[in-house]
Amino acid sequence: MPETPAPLTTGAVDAVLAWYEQSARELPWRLPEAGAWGILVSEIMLQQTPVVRVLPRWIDWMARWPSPADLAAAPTAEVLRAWDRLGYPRRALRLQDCARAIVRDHDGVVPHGEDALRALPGIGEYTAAAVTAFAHHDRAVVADTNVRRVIARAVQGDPLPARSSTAAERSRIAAAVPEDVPRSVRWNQAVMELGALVCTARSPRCEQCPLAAHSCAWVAAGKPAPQPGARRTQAFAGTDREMRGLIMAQLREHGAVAVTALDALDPTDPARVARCLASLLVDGLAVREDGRVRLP
DNA sequence: AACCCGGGGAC
DNA sequence: GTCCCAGGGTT
Repeated sequence: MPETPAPLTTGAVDAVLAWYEQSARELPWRLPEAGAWGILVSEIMLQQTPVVRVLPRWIDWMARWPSPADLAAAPTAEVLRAWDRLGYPRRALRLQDCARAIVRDHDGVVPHGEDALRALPGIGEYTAAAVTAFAHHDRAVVADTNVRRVIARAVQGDPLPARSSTAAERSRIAAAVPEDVPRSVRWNQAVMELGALVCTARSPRCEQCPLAAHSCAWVAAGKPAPQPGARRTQAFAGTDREMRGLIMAQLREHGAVAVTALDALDPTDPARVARCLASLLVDGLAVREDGRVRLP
């Protein structure tokens, strides 16, 4: 049995909550009028996409499709155009599928409970917990990349969280969430914000950190640097992911294009273009008809 | 657990 | 060029 690090003290939690009251960003999906659906939409858009890029897309999106029923009834081609360049456009398809499932199975209302949420397309462990905490104000263990980093540093003393989560990490994150429900909701929001604004991946602002006066295991350990190359980001240039994005950009701009015209996207490798087009058709992000390709 | 899935901006 | 971003789904 490995030794369990000391959990955060009540004083440390209080300090983070006080910091949040003073430092939280004013984001539109944090306003009461955003509603559970607006919060759910924001969480899907924010999967692997920074806040500043989501903001304008979310505002337009919610003005256009304020309810699950509105999005469920929208033409998918319009949904993909509105998604614009947020990336991973399969998220847009899943979000519309999610809206349709909510209409079909939940009377058009975002369901309560992490199990019911996780059953919806595009909603995994993190998003189910986030909607539960931020939309329904129930206790949940929210573990996004920000929370994982704060806990890895403050509790474990590691410079960055591991690539994939472990049961032990889950346990540490859960142990930090207060039992009191309203307090747990604020903690989840606050620790996420702390990771986003202060305890950042690179160049953390430790002088602004509310935990500095309490305890941070990483600072106590002398702020060891992460192992170089330990993260290993995915390549992008020359990959299928890049080509799929180029094809989708063509479809968003022109609506439909000749299949033969797509070869111009990479004249040196027609096989790559064909492979990526095929995968987009399989994913339902594009439709082929009469030698042309268009949005679904 | 490892891999695939966009795109952009900071360094 | 590298790394990061309120992850999810598939194998």
